Amino acid sequence: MTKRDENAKTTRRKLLDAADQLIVERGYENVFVEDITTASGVAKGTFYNYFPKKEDIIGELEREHFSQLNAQINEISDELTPAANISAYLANFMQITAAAGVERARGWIRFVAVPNSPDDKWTYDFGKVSELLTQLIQHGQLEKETPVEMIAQVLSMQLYGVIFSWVMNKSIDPQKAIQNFCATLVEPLIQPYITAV
Amino acid sequence: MTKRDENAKTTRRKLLDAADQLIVERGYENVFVEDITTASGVAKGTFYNYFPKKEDIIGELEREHFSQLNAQINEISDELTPAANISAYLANFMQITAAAGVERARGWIRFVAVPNSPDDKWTYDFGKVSELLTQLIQHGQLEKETPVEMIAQVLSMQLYGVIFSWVMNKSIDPQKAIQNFCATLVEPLIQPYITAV
Amino acid sequence: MTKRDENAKTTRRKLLDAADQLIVERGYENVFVEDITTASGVAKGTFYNYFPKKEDIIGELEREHFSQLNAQINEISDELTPAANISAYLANFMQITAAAGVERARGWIRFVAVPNSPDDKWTYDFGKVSELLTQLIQHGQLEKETPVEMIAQVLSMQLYGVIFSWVMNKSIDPQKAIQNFCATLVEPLIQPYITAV
Amino acid sequence: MTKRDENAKTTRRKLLDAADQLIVERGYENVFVEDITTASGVAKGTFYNYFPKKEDIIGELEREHFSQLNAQINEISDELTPAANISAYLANFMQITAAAGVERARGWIRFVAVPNSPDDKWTYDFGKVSELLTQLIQHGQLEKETPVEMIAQVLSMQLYGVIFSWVMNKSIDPQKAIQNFCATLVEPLIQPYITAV
DNA sequence: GATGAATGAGCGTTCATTCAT
DNA sequence: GATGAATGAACGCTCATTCAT
Repeated sequence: MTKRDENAKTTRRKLLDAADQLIVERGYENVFVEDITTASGVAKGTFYNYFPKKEDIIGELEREHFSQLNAQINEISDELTPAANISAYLANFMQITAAAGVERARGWIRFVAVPNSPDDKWTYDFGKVSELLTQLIQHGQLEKETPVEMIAQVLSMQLYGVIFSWVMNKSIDPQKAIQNFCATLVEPLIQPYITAV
Repeated sequence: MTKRDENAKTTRRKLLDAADQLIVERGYENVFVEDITTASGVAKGTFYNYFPKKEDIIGELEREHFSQLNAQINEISDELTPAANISAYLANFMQITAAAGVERARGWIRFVAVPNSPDDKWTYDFGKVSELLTQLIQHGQLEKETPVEMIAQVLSMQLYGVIFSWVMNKSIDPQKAIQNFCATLVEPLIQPYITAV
Repeated sequence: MTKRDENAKTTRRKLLDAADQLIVERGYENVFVEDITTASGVAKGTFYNYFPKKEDIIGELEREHFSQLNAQINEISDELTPAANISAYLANFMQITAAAGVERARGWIRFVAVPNSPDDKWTYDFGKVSELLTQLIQHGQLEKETPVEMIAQVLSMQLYGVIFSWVMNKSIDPQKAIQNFCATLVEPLIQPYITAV
Repeated sequence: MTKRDENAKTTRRKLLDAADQLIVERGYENVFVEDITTASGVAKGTFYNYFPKKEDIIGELEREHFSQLNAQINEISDELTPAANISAYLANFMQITAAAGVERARGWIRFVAVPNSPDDKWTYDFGKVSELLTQLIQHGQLEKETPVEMIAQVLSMQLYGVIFSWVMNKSIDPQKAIQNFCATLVEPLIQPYITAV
């Protein structure tokens, strides 16, 4: 990589980091392009060399953040019960989300809750949970007849419900909330489909 | 009520209705004060005779809308099981929400997901569900030791999760989703606290 | 007219006058909305109460200017020869144009020479000349078989050619140029169609 | 010519051709330096190795284009009448102009109709016509007393008037218009100065 | 000479809010 | 109370030009 490319990459990173930071602090609509460039130490116009529209940086930021969730491998452990595997996944998901901070969550929500939202995060997260369940079936922990879609929907909705509630009311602890859900309802939810040993 | 008061009330109503309509059509940020007054057939300045700030009309609209939910009396039926009572409440809540349309739901979400959201809808809805559970206890359907808060939280979060998922993905049917949840998880959730008959 | 209407009219006039003045001085693209409002002593936003887009004021200015030409009644004099009548019209047209100044002419040209020019000044001016010729026919000065369109075209084109040449080369005197044309070519142009006395 | 010189020449040509093409398509103000370089397959900065200012490429383009008109040798034919010689010149001029297309003509006009237009096309074209007339005098077709300047002015203005009218109203056929002028007015214009044979 | 990232002055436009009528 | 003209802070975005690589 040439020096030039490095510089460009650095500039891009600076913009992304500054935007991320500012959005967490103030919320997307209260961060202006000039704020971002000033914080990045570059000229206003430079922003547009990397992001054609202001909102494009949000998309990228979102993508970056989700990439952490993407990286979360569905490590199925045969040592654990299926309920424990699912709970581990949900807890991990929420741990990453909580670590990002409530402002970022708020940003996601507002970003997603626009007409014609550019990305379908729902589809993505729902797909990941479905995949987890499918793997549990492959591992022989759940029956083949398991209604994957129905269960994945309930789980995904609870995840979103927790996050959304947290955004509305900061005093909620999203990790505790999901633990609570796991402790009481994951087992009953999949109970009928657990393979007999 | 004098003629003047009546006129004023009418104007206020017209503004509210127009705003409601427009927001459903275009989403809150794409509706401007002038749009509302034009649609209402009044002058721009008139708006400010009724609502000091633009966002105030949103608050009022939200309040009006929720008043329908407010009106929903927790009619506990002793004929029904506690799970059926809860399910009836959730189904009713979602029925009213679905009837309002996905755009209105989107509006609420975006309205709520701002820093320092003016109203704590979460607290309100959570309180209503808690109240329902309390009544079930009073009716002797649930044990006095029932962890009201924990259960109310799970239920509320699921409600919000369904709504949020619906906003993200219109093809989801929120009423079916909540029915699904009711059918599988309400019973297990309260099972330990159902009073022996 | 209420005081309010008067004020509004005054504001509109101020904007138009300031724009007109500035455009003559600097040319359209070098005049910015803020220049116009500053010169008018009003706020920047006020401009947009009257002209949705910056370019709209140009259209209006153009229209105002042309209205002078519009007002020019084709006063046919039976005392004059048809050639003299035509020459009088052309001279009058050019006199008004010259009085407006070369910068304004330049502005018209640039305004008109855009893709999809909003107004068809050509059609208008050509129509006026055609009308003049038609009246000469009605007054019995020209034969009924006079090829009105052809002659009107030649005359209109010469008018435009003079103006355009003037814009390109300020040292040209448009009035002399049109007089020159009149003196040499109007007579031959219509000669074949002059009614025998 | 070294390889390097050749490459440079090629690059220059590519820039000129791309600019020419784009300007015809969109009009000068809607073509940006980056469009030109992209279309040429070179880097943005390369443009400035060849043209210090954006407008310089226009000047060059115009010059190139006019060079076709320049090349048009005033081939006086002794076999033709002076009116026919002049008409041939005008028709040829307009043929070349029409072939270039109305968008290019529009571009010239807008380019020329700026304050301090860089080139004096008028002077040039006027000079060419004057030269033609002078040659007719030298060939003995016109009297020595012929008012060259006056006639050249009328002819040039008609040429420009036709072009400008065409730009304003695409449905005009510039070649027919000039033919029309030639058929009716060239003869009368020079009649007094034709040498007796 | 070629490259393309960086620059930043500049401009049009928006829209909630005010206030004289 | 109704009106709607006036306000002006804000902001997104453009694009010719520069210059380090």
